[in-house]
Amino acid sequence: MTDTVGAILDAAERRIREAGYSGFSYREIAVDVGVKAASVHYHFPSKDTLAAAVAHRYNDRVLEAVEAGMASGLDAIQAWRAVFRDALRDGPRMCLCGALGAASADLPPGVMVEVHRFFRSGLDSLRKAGLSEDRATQVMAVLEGAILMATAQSDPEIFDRATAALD
Amino acid sequence: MTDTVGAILDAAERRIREAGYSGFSYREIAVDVGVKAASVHYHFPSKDTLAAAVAHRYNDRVLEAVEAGMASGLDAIQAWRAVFRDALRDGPRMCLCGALGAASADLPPGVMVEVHRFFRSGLDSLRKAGLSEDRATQVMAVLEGAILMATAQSDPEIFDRATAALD
DNA sequence: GTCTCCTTATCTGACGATAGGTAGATAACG
DNA sequence: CGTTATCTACCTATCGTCAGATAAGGAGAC
Repeated sequence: MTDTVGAILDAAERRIREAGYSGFSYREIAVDVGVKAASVHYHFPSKDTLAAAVAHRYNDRVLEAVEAGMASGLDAIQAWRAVFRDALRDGPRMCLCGALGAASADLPPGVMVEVHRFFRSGLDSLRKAGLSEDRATQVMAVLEGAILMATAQSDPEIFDRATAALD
Repeated sequence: MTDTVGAILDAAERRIREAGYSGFSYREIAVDVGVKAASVHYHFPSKDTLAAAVAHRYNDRVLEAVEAGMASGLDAIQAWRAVFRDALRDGPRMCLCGALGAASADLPPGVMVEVHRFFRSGLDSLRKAGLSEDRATQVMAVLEGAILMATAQSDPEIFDRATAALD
């Protein structure tokens, strides 16, 4: 993976988490990275392939971070909570798949696939840790809603209050 | 309020709940309503005034519905849950202010004000019913996350599972 | 060594489509 | 006559996308 490719993915991820799928453009990404828009198209031919690549990398990274948390002693709920909380460290930004899924009507199919994969594997991870399906769904909903409210109001403490009872 | 104005607000609300602020356009609204885009501009001069009007009406209507639910015997949590659940009756669509807040970086200030008002008055409503601040925030987060997940996966039962433990 | 050939990564410059928004005319109505 | 509501026609900006040029560098052939 070239430097440029990684920088494009980073910039796109940040923009999507702040403004959703239709809230970012090739030209913005190009400015962020310091190349021209055509160069972004060279690496990612279309907007949906770029967004799908961003979501794919995001899904893998989140799952890895959760497993790392559990390997270091946290239970599954604490590990998921920590990963979501860390995402708020560098500014008020949504969960990527939450930001995409909230505007699902204008998502291309290839992006939707990755969004579904995120939620499916998230619930699987919690169920594998012993939670019931209802409880796993509730935990994931609290986390998504908490990061949404914290983002919308630019106040990370809202996340802490919403998830305090998860411990 | 003219028929046209109401129809514009209805169409805009539906589109925003499906695709967010940057996922709807004057031309789409005009087609939905059956007028020309310039006529929509006559009633709502700019996109942010239209979106702010939609959000304002939404906020008032949701609060009214919650109070009606409480007047007919539901406790505050049950009333809020019922209002969110009803919003999923006619298709997989987000909470309007959830859809707007999830992409808050490209929201004009006037729209952001209404989003903030929604969450503030929602938490107030729950706190006035006796919930602690933490608990009120948690309940609202579950509801927002539940409707987000149900929308993203086009499955209203996800909402039911996520909120089953609220009863 | 160096001369060709292909690939990689970037650029310039444009395409058609669509965005939000405006000006000015028209028709209906009190 | 003035107000209200709608229209047609247009503006400028930006969108995603593409074609074609350019420069750098490695791979083989001589």
